[in-house]
Amino acid sequence: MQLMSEKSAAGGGLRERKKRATRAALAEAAVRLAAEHGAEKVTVEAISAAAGVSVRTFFNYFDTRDDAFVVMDADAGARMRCAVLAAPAELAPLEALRGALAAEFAEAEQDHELWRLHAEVLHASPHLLARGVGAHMAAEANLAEAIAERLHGADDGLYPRLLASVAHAAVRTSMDHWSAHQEEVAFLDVFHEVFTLLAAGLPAPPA
Amino acid sequence: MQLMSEKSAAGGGLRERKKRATRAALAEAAVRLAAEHGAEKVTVEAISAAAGVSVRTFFNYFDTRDDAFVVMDADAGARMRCAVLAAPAELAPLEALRGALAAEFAEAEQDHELWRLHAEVLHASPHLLARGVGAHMAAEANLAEAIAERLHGADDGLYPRLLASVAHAAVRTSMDHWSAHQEEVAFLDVFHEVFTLLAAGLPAPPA
DNA sequence: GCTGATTTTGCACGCCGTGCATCTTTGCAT
DNA sequence: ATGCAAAGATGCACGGCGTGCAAAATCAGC
Repeated sequence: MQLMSEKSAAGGGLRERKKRATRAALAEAAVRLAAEHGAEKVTVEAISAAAGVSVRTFFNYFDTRDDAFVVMDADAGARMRCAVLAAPAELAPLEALRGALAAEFAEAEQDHELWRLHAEVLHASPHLLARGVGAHMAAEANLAEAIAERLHGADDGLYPRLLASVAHAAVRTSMDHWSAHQEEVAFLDVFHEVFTLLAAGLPAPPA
Repeated sequence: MQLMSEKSAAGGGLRERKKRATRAALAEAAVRLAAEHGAEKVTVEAISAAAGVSVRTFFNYFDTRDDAFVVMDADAGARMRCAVLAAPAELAPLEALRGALAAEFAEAEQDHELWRLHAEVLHASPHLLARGVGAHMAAEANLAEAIAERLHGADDGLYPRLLASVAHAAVRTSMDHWSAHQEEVAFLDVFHEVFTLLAAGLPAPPA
């Protein structure tokens, strides 16, 4: 249990803290091992050993081996939801989303090293990028709901869902592009460029 | 080898035809079994048996069990590529894509029953929707390349990739929405509505 | 410390996916 | 037709994934 980044620290009793610590340790071990040996070569056994728990315990925390590479903390969805609802009502939905996501990533980028490793791992195995989309499907649904609520839900659900899924695709593309050009550009710059393109209706680029 | 829809029929020698037949039989068996018992409960063994081949052979055709639920014929990517390149140069890239995809789906919809079952299966296990994105990641790359070529590739690759990934997200959302409202709307209508929203920059919906 | 609840762990089991050796089928030339 | 070489299909063995179950360890409140 040596690995562990003390973020989102104190809350509740010992039990709660230990659970979060273990989860974080597993996720971190997974990413570090993947960055070193390649995600495909990392077994659940290795991850569990590095985090100091049994293999069986790993599966108490993650449904799938791949999930360990992909996780961002569980309540990110809730935060996004609040941020979207709190945004000024006159803002276009897409802009509200852009703001919420930007805030989220700005915070995530605090933990530079892990975030960078994470991006590298995802870039190295595109397979996990897709997995990421799957893992965030629930988040997509939440977002869609929040967006629908913003519009006092007169909609049949197509628009909110489209917005949420396109946003995820945009984020995915941003991360992939950025992790391939980490030295040259900042992630948030790529992110904003992408959302600007979206808002403009994806016109042919000027150059 | 009783199951088999004679689409994309005659081409090349016996070898080629048999291979395509086996592949089609496996894919069709997979979808039918999934529609009946739920995708998660369908084993590779069952699929192979239904298609009349050995389990080992299944894995000669698909890398993954899930791939069998998701596949569309392999050269769809090539067709898309051609269609995108053949589109009039003055068309916006997004519109070129819309046209190519629409043509592709119009053809796929020929085989009504399978297409419907397919959509149902994907809708029932969102997990596979994501998998679909993964499976078409290569297609995404191809599309991106084709798009880049259309723009005589002065771009660093961000725009084409964004366009391709957003298009896939849009298609995914369209299919999901449509399969939940199959009786009320036509797939192509949903599809075009979605692309119209995209082209307009995802503004808040009128209603 | 004792008790009840939660968590961790070991164990057994079945399915997934792959490498390898073998056998069958196909394509082709004679 | 017949034989030969290439390609595909199959069986087998093996390791990793993921789950249900029951026993052991840990935590919370008294």
